Amino acid sequence: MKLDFIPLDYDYFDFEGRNYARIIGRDSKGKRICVIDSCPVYLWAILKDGLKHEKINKLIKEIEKIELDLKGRRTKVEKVELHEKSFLGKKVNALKVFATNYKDLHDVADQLGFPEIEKRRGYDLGFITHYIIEKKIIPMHWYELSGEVLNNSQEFGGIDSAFDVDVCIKLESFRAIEDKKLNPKFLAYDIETDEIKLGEGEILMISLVSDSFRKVITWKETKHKKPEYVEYVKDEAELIEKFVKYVGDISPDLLVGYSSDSFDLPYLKARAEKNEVNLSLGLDKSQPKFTRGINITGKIKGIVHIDILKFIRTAYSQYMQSETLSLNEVAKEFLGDSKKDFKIKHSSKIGEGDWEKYYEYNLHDSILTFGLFEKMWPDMLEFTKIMQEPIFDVSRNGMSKNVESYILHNLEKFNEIPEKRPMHDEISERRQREKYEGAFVFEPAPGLYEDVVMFDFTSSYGSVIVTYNLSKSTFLEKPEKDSYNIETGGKKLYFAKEIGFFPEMLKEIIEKRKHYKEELKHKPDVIKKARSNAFKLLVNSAYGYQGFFGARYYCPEAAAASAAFARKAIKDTMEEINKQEFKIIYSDTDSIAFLRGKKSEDQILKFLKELNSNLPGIMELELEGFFKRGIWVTTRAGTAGAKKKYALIDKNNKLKIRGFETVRRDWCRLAREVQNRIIRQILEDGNEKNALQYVKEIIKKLQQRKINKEDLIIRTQLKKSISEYKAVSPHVIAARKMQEREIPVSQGNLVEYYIAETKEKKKLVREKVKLPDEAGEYNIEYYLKNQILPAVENIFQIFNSDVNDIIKDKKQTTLGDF
DNA sequence: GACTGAACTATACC
DNA sequence: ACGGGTATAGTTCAGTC
Repeated sequence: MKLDFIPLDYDYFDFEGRNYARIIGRDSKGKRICVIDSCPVYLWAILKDGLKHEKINKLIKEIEKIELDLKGRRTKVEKVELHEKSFLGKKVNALKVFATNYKDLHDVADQLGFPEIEKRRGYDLGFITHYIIEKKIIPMHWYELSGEVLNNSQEFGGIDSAFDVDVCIKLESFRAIEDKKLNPKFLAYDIETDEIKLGEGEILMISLVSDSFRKVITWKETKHKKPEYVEYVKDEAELIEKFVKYVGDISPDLLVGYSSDSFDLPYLKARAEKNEVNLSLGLDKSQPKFTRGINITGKIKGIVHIDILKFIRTAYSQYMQSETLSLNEVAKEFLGDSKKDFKIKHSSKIGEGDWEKYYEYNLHDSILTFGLFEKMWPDMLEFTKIMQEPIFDVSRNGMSKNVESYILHNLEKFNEIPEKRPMHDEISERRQREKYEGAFVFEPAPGLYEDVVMFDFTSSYGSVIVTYNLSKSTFLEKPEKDSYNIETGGKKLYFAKEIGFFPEMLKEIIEKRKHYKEELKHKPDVIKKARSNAFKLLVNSAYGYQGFFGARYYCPEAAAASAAFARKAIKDTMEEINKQEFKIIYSDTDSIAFLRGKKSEDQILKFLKELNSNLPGIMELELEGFFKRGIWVTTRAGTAGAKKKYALIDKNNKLKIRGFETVRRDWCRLAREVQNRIIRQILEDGNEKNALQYVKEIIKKLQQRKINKEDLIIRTQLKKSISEYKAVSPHVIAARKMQEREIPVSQGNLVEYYIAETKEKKKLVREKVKLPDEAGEYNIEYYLKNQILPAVENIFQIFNSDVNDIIKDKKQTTLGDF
C-alpha cells in the first residue's frame, strides 16, 4: 500500500526485545495513520590513535562476543563495523557497535572498557531522536510511504487493533515529497475546580473548543435557563467520562491547554483515580503519563498534548510587554481579548444566578487558549521543522535544548559522532566554575540630549562566534598557525583557523535568517515570518548555549572569548566614532548611542557604510534609529551616570524607555505612570517645566488622599517558597498574610500589597504591609518618599539646580507635615 | 537606640 | 537544571558606636 503521510507524534515500543518506532500522523485526505518502523541500533566506540589492523580486528571479535541479560531482556552485540569518523573536529577511527535494544546501549557501553577504546558515544540520544537521525523521517514534513497494512494481524502482538487509527502500516520504503497543506484538528480545553491544589477539590466543569465546536460539560446545574453550549452530567465521575468521550469523538491531532501540563491534565488524572474512572484519552485507551520532577509534562498516546504556556515562555516572552504570563495578560497582548469577568469562589458559595457566568468564564478560557494556539501554530510548526524533534518536545523545550536538537540533527554532514550529555557530577562541577567577564557597558554622562543616533551589531554574539570560530571543537590548548586569539581573564585563548561544525552551522542559520528576513520584506507571510523568527532565536541562543552547564557542547572558553571579542568590537567601533568627533553618549554590549551633531542623517548612513566596510568577518553594524531627544540620569546614590536606564523619543514621538521604574513591574502604578508622563513631557518639550507642574499636582492629590488605592498596589513575585526566605521583606509578609487567610499562594505568584498608615510609629516597611482588600489608609509618607519622589527625582536633577531646589523644598515641606 | 555597610532580593538590559 | 553576564535599587540584617 502507498500513501502520503505527515508525522505528528512519535513514540516507541519493544517487541521481542527490539525497538520499534510508532509514528502517528495524517495522510493527505486527513485519515489518521499509524506507521511502525525500526532502525539499526548502535553506539560508537572511538579508538585510540595508531592502532594496528590486527589489533582492531581482534578487538572487534572480542566486542562481538558481548551478550547481556539485564532487566529481563537479552541484548547482544550483533555486528561491529570500523568507520572513519570525526569527533569534535578530529579524524578518528571508530567502531560502530550494533546491539539489539537501544535501552541497553548504556550497559553495552559499560562493557567496552578495553584499553584500545578511548571514548564511547552515541548511546544517550533517546531512541526517538536516534530514529529520526537514522531514518530521516522528520516531524511535520511530507513523505510518500509504502508498506504492509497491518489488519488485525498478530504481528507486534496485535498493536494495529489496539490503536484507534484508520490505517496501520509497517513501513517498507519512503521518500520525501513536496510540502502539502496540513489541516490538523486542534482542540482546546480548560477545567474549573474547587481547590487549586492538585486533586484536592472537585472538578466542576470542563470546556472544549475547536473551530467548529464549543462545549461546557458540568454536573453543577442551575435552575436558570441553560445556555445551549452547556451539557449536564450527573456527577464528577460522569463529567470525566464525558470529557474522554468527546475527546475520542472529535479525535484531535493536538489537545491544547494553558498551563495544562502542571494543572488541568494532572488534576483530571487525580480526580479520575479518586472517582475510579479511566482517563483513557490515548488512541489505545491508555491514560496520560506524567514525568516526575519539577517540570511536569503530560503525554497522551497518539494525541499531541500541548501546553501553550511553555512555548510562549521560550519563543515569545522576551519580546512581550505582558508582565506576567497569565492567560489573561497573554490573551490581551496577542488577541486583544481577555478572560471573562468572574470572581472565582468555592462552588458552595456560588449563588444560583452566578453559574451561568461561571460556564461562560470556563468556555471563554478555552476560546482564548484556542485563539492563542492558532496564532502560534505557524511558529510551532517552523520550530519543529527546524529542530527536527517531535512537536511535543519542541513546544516544551527551552532554547538551549532547541539549539542542541538542531546540532544533533545536523551532525551527519560533518561526519561527526555526537558528544555525550554531561553526567550529574560533571554538571555540578561546571556550575561551580567562576564567572567570566561579560559585556562592556559605557557609563553615560547624565543629561538631556538632542538628535541621538543609535547603532547596533546584528546578532552580535552570533556573528562573533562565526567570525572567530569559537566553539568546543575549535578551542586550542596551544596556539597554531593563523589561529584566532584573544586575551581575557588574564589568559590568552586560541581557536583554530579551520572552521568548526558549530560555527559553520551557526553561519548557515544566520544566512538563512537573513534570506527569510529579506524575502519577508518583499512578500510577507506568516510562515516566512515564523521561520525567520525561529532562526533569529537560534542565533541569539548559541552564545548562551556554549556557556550553559547542561550543554553537550559546553565550552566556557568559547563563551568567554565570545564576550571578549564582542567587547573588542564595540570598543573599536567607539574609537572610530570618536575619531569622527561625534560625542558618544552611551553603549551597552552591542549598541552605541552618539550625537548626530551638525551631520545629516544621510551622512550618518554613509558613515555607517564606511564602518561596515572595515569590520572583520560577518560582523555587521546597523542603524537602530534616529532619535529626536534622549535622557540619561544619575544613579540614585551619586552623580555617576546610571547604566541600563535611558529614554529616547523619535520623530513620530514614539518612546523607547529602558530600565526606568516605569518599566518595572514591582513599582506601584502611580509611580510608573507619573514617571512615564514626565519622561514623555520632557522629551516632547525639551524642558522640564510642564512635567514639574504635573508632578506637583500629583503630590498634592496624594496628600489629599485622592489617589485610588489600586494605583498604589505593589506587586512582587515570590521567587521561592515562603519558608526559604532569609530576609523577611514586605512581599514575604504579604504572602504570609495570604497564607493565614487561606488564599492560595505559592512560588512564582505575584504577591500584591500596599503600604498603610499605622497607629504607632513603625520603623520597618514590612510592618505597614496590608493586603489590597484589607481595610486601611495608604501611607502618604511612604508613597511620597519611597515611590513618587525616587521615580522623578533624578530626572529633574539633570536640569538646573533651581528646579532641583524646588523639589528638595517640596520634599522637606511635605515630609515636615508629618 | 541610631547609624552604616553588607547581605538579600527582585527586576531590568542586552 | 533546563542559555549567559552586567547593573540598579529597595529592604532587611548585623555589627558598631
